[in-house]
Amino acid sequence: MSNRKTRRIGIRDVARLAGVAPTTVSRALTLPSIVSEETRLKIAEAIASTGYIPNRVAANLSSNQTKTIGAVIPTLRNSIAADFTEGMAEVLRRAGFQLLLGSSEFSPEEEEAIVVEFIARRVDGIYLTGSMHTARTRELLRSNRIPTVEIATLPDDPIDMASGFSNFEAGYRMTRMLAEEGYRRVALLTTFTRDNERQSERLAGYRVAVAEFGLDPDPRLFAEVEMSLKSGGEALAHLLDVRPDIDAIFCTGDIVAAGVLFECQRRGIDVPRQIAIAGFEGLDISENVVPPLTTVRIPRKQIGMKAAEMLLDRIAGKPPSQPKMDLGFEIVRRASTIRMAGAAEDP
Amino acid sequence: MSNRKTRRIGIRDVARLAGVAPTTVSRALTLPSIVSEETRLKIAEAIASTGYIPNRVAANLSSNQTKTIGAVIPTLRNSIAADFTEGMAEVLRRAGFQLLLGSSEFSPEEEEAIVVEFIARRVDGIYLTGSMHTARTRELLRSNRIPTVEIATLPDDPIDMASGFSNFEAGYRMTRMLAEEGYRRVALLTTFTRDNERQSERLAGYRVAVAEFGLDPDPRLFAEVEMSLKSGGEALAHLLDVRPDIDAIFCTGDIVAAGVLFECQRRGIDVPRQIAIAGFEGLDISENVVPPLTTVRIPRKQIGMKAAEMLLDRIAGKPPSQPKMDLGFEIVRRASTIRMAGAAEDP
DNA sequence: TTGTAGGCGTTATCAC
DNA sequence: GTGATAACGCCTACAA
Repeated sequence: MSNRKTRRIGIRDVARLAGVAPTTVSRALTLPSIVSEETRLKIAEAIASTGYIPNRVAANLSSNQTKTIGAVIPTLRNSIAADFTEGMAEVLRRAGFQLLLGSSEFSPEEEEAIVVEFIARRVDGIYLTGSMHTARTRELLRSNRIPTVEIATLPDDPIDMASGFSNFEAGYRMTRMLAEEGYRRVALLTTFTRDNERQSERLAGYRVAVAEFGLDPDPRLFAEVEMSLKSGGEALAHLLDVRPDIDAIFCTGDIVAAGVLFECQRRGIDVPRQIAIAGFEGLDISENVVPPLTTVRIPRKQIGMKAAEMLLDRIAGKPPSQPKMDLGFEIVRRASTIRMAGAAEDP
Repeated sequence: MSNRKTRRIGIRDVARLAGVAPTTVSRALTLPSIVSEETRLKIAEAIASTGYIPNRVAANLSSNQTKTIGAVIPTLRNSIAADFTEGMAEVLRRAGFQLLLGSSEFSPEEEEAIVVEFIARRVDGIYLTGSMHTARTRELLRSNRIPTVEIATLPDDPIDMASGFSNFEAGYRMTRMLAEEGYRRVALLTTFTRDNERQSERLAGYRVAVAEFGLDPDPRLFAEVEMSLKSGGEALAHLLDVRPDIDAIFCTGDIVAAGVLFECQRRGIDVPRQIAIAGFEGLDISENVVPPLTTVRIPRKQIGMKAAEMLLDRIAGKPPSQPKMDLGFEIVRRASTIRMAGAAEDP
């Protein structure tokens, strides 16, 4: 069996050296309190002198748990997934869990393949971004009773649990705020909405507000772009071609919003005087650019931490107090959308 | 012996259903070519009808390999680690490997703890950021003969392999370029250099160039800051307090450089006329801000991909052609450091 | 508090 | 091309 070259030190070697049974060594490692001071010491010594590192693969097989969470994220590039994951990893690490990471590149089929692989590796829990999954992914997770948390979203029918906020509400509220501020021709830039309910719900919220507050409903005011600075700039150029009279742009991603702002700087367009800009996510960049950008701040790290806690609780057998945790969001008004007092006096 | 509730479908169940031995099922799954068409079909059917998902934990134990790479990165926040990891993950996934992720928060001790955990989980290879590790980390990796790659750096004495570029050279070359452009009082902003040889080597390169080209050696021109937009702005404020006459700032991170630029915009300081700014990394932001930032472009994704390839080769038993892969870097000159033609004519 | 026995689900080995 | 058998290294149950 196996490519054994020089056999590694195993638990029985340590046991022999310490003059105890393997079981005792195992116990000294997992529940030190139930082992006598004396034997604990002998074992510690034996471990130190051999440099023994337990084989978790064997432990996992035997105990039927891996202390591992599998996380599927869309991408690490220009992505707030990094922040969610950071919060997640922090809580997990404290609990002695490890993180297995897979990126789906926004494809539910890729996601499914990763989930299958995670199940094969018997992860104790799974973390998915969003609520767009294949039917088989849902089926697999449910029938295998794998603790699962969906993040950045609050699905009507979660697979198991969710940690997020209402993307619809956030899209609606930001648009309403812009309407109340007096903007009438509010363009919307989302990233691709296909297979991405976070984006499409923000769009839905925008549309409801547009109708409700009598904003310009011209479909040319809406476009889908990549999540990048560059595509924000290009989108602005295009918008100005078809509707040079827009007075505000709402981007459902701060990176795109910043790209729009930079293009305005390049063209000498005054923000917010000529065009107001609003972003989404509450990234550092939104508050550091000039002028700072109005945005929707979402508690990214907390969402990740909460997701981890829910997973850990469920793994420990405690049902979550709420299967859907709404961590909320906050509209942050900054200079990029504030109507100047003197604006009306302009010629 | 496991919390068995309803026993999962196992390889023996599939075997029984297909009327073959477990061994044959295993073979059909790993080396289909050596199984007859006919039995392969029967097995496929049995798998489909049972929804069997192999238990990789058991497979790992038996075969003594996990098809897993453990990656230790400093942080996911404002970090190019995300780009390295992205390239890494792409290659790994194609080869059927999974990624176990741990963040050290820039602490070698944390890194060591994560490495121990990775070894316990019997990862097939390990990926470390940088070359600052504890003695025990090096010892552990070497004595256990674990394929290891250090990234973003080219250590004199790599643990095993490395994929990166010369940080010293890059720091030197950028400073030289600024000197040649005519700047004389060139400030340097690094992030914390303790336990971070990437940063300290860039600093060393800067110092050599400062001496060589007779730039102002005032130590007040150097500061260490956090990798954030905000701290870039704050650092500029401080620099202007102590040395209002600086004519260029070299930041060993584009995020910090952008933070400096935004602060200049806030203060009405003309870039590059009054102060030139150079960054490092070649992030998107460097080419999208106004004016675009001169920077050191490093092939982030390629470094990650190369690291994965080296690891995979070594795991397959092929020694690498070169243990240290230098992927190079490129000085990208942009408007933020270009001396205006008319500058000398100013009053 | 400690030890014994058996099994976790797969793959490697060696026959057939 | 296929099957029987023995590991892989640990943990759980139960006994002492």
